[in-house]
This record gives sequence, structure tokens and C-alpha cells, in this order.
Amino acid sequence: MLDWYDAHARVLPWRAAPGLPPPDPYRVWLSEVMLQQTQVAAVIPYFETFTTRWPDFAALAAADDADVMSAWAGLGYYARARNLLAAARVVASAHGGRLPRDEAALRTLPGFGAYTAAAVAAIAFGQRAVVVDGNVERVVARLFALAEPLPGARAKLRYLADSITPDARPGDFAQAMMDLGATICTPRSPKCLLCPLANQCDARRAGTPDAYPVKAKKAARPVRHGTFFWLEREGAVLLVRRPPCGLLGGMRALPTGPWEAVPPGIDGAPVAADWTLRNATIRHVFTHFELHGTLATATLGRHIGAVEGEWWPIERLGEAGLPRLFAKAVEAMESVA
DNA sequence: GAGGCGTGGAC
DNA sequence: TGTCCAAGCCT
Repeated sequence: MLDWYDAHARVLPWRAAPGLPPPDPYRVWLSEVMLQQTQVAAVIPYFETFTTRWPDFAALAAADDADVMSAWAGLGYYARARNLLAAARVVASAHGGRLPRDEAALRTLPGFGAYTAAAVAAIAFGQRAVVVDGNVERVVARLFALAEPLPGARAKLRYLADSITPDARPGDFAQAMMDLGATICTPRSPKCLLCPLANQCDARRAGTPDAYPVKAKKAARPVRHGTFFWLEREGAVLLVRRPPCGLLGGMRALPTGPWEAVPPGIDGAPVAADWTLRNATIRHVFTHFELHGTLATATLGRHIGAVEGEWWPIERLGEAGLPRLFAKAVEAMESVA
């Protein structure tokens, strides 16, 4: 694997060349968090933005929450951004501005699960750690033709990954396994002819590499319906800040009512007004449900009383840091208007 | 353990 | 215009 990595490692902004000293732990950590459930191509522009604007722990720890959340907008899984900031502040205040080198100590920081703690310990600090992500699970499941389905097989896969992890160059080994999974040992149509492990692979020998890993069936995704409220006043639209936890937590948003099995109409409108339901549908797929949204619009005069939220200039909505769902609603509004 | 938690790309 | 799923974490 290490020979293969030396010849075929992907060149990535957060990565040192194979065999060279490891890169800045801050950059390793930031990239690992951004890469959670997110593909490399989506991460690269965000990584460049973040490292330019906040080049180290001290800078990130001192950042405004709203700026970080806006910079993360569009990348998804916003709890990552909240945990990123929380971890940077712990590192700055309790660890002298440096990440702990020890996997167990890393594991206690916000947003550090089993994978990220192991990956940072191995890649940034050269410690032997068993790094198991979705790529490694797939490679190992095929290598050993493990018939037990995920997620139950996690512990066994981890044991098997441990059994092939070397003491030397653990960071390069981990990245080699992940590169192999991302480019050769892919979920569908793996390129076994190019694989350095082909001769040792049980699934390859059986002729059915894409049958692994075996997975349990997923539940169907329900559809929910909701209304986006577009409240306009003097060239501005009302935006709100979503509650700090839960779906799209902490993000700027258009006001919405409840999301239910049937269209809720103007229930949950931010103010009593002469709402018009528009003939425009916003479709957005989340991990565990699909949302079909409708627009409701209203315009206020200048003498309205206090309204919860901020009046955001319509021409500058692109700078509001809206999650994709609400950006879609804005696009739908532009097509209706 | 199982479910909540985004988004976009591949086919 | 459907399915799968990607360098997971948290409760």
C-alpha cells in the first residue's frame, strides 16, 4: 500500500507529499472535518476560503460565529461548523493553541469522533491509529469478503483494519487506503486491474467485488410539505436565525412554518399579513426526508412594528450565507416575481 | 443501536 | 427525477 501511495497519491491542498514531514495539524484537522460525508471536490474551495481567512487556531477561535456559519453555508451538516468553532476555542484556551497529539485526548474535543481522532493522530502526528472511514470499510470488507452486513459488522471491520495497519508511516497508510477506496476500490465497478491488493483480495477472487460491503436496507424517505415566507419591505426581505441545534441549526434562513405530511398553508407565518400563496415548488432532499416547499409572499409598509429577524437587502441576498434549501427558495422567488 | 443531520455527483 | 452514497458525529 505504501509503495502504491508513493506512486499514486492524490495531490490535495491539505496534504504533504508522501514521505515528507506532515502538514500543519490545523490544516489536517480542518480538512478532516470538511471531508466528513463530503467529497473532495466539494471541500477544496471551502478549504481554501477557510485557510485564507482563518489560517490557524487563534484566528478561528477569535472569529465571529455568524461569519464562520456563513462561510460554511452550502457545505452541509452545519453541526460540523459549530463544533469546529467550539473545538478551536478549546484548543486556544486550554491547550495553548495546539492540538493534543494523543488520540484519546483528541477524542474529547467537539466534533472528534473515532475516525477524526484517529486520522489526525496518524496523519498530523505520525501515531499509529486505526483509521476507519467508509473507504476503509469497503476496502477491508472486500479484502476479506466479509459477509456480515453493515452497520453490525463495524467492530469486525475495525478489527480487520487494525490487523493490516503497519507501525511505520501510519498517516500515509491511512491516506493510501482512503485514496484506494476513492479512486480504485469504488462502490460500483471497482477497477481491480489497477489495484495493488488484487492478488490478496478475497472478493476479487470470488469474482464479486461490488457485492461488498453488504449493507442493511435503508428506510424509505418520507415527503414533508412546508411554506417559505417571503416578507418584503422597502427593498429588503425578512431573514431569521434558526435555533442553534437541529436541522440547519444556527443558520440564517427565510421564515418557515411547520413541515408536515400535508401542505400547511400560511400556518406559522412570522406576522399577520395579507399573504399570497405562490404557484412555485421548492424541492430539496435531506438525509432522512424530502421537502416540498411553497412560497407565500407579502409586502409591508414602512410603519410596521418590531418584527423578529433582520431586514436583508434583496440585491445582497447572495451574501447572506443561506443554506442551499433557502437559496433555492430565493431562486424560486426570482422566477415568480 | 438507530436515527437525526446537507448537499451534490454518478449512473 | 430514482437510487446510492461521500474522509462521520452526536444523542
